[in-house]
Amino acid sequence: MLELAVLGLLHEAPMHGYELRKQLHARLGSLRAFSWGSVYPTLRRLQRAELIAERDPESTVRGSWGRRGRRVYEITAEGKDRLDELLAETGPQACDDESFGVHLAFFSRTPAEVRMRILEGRRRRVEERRDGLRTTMTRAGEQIDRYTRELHRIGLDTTEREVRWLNELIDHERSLGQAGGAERPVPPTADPAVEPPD
Amino acid sequence: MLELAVLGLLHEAPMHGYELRKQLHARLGSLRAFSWGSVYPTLRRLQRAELIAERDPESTVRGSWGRRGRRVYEITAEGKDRLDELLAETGPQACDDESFGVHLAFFSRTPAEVRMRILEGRRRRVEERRDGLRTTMTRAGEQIDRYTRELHRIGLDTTEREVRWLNELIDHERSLGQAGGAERPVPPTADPAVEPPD
DNA sequence: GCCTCACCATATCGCGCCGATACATCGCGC
DNA sequence: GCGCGATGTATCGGCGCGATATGGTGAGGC
Repeated sequence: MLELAVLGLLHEAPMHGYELRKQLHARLGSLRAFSWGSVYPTLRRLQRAELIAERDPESTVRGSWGRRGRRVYEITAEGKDRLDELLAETGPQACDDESFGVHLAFFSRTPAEVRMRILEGRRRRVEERRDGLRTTMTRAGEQIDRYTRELHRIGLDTTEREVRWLNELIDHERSLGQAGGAERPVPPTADPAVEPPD
Repeated sequence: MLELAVLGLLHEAPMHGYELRKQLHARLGSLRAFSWGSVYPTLRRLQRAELIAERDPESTVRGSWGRRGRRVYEITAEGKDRLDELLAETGPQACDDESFGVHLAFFSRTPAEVRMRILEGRRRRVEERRDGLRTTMTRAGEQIDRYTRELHRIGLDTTEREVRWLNELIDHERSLGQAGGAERPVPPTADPAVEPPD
């Protein structure tokens, strides 16, 4: 997951670890708050795999800043390939709670058909959970602990809401597919400066 | 986390691993779906720590059932102490997404003041997230990706709902504290037969 | 009678991620 | 000139996940 997130962010601009995590928080809105213990090892892992590379330290630091390390990373060609690969994932691993948010956060770089499949996969997943919750609530509805029932109640409510939300997103996707040439990445309401192509 | 869950369930009745996980699912409603790769190692860990003990296998199996192992565990005296300790946790570790559900699922065994503090801690946590979401949405509201904004929108909605829900629970707790003698564990609506003993 | 399939039941392994922790350095107030 | 908080990088132990292996059991198809 962090692999996708890091690659996605570095594809937009080179960064050092600290900045990267801040951007991550801004994107994911603390729905998914990666910790230091995750990002730095991931950075090293990706670097060893040569999906990202450390920029020449001499060109980056300096100024009045003697700082310590401040290692700035940028994505490599292989990294971009890998990113495309990860973005194209539509399997169950793209639909679970943790991953889905990250995928969505990079949807503007995701091909339209893939977006559709991820959205539908997610919906299916959430519907399953919803149905499971419904049956357990009606079946044993009267026999269980009040707090457990409350837990199920809010869980059911949340899943129902998420299904509706997903339906809206899917409808919107579909209307785009029909109206436009199925080629545009989606109107981002306004995004003048998200992607300076370097 | 699993430690609390396992100890809590075994406190109600002795069980083997498979049954234990099923009960876990029934309680947590797949909000928190522990896998085999978690429960068996946890069982071994707890056994080594002598918080749970394996029942004499000869007394448990048999019948017409030659079955395989079917190792049945039960909680020990130390395990009960540990359970009380875990139940009494009110720190931040009781408030994060994963833990909170588990704590709530065992609320009927939790002392009233502790329940209150966990509920309030959770509310505080969720409020922080909500406020963070609000500021990022209003501040940079127009500059970000449509999908990211959708992500933030539903996140905000969910957190607002959860705060309201928590307020209801807290009010209910408070009314119990005033009305009753602050001593009753909470009316469980009905729970006569949760445990058919094999 | 035999095969397959789903369910019951236990167990292991690698790995991603977290939380705690430890460092150094910069800029700020006092 | 001194502590303090923010910036910045890094490691370590450990929990839980997903994949995977291994079998016993009963039901249903052919």
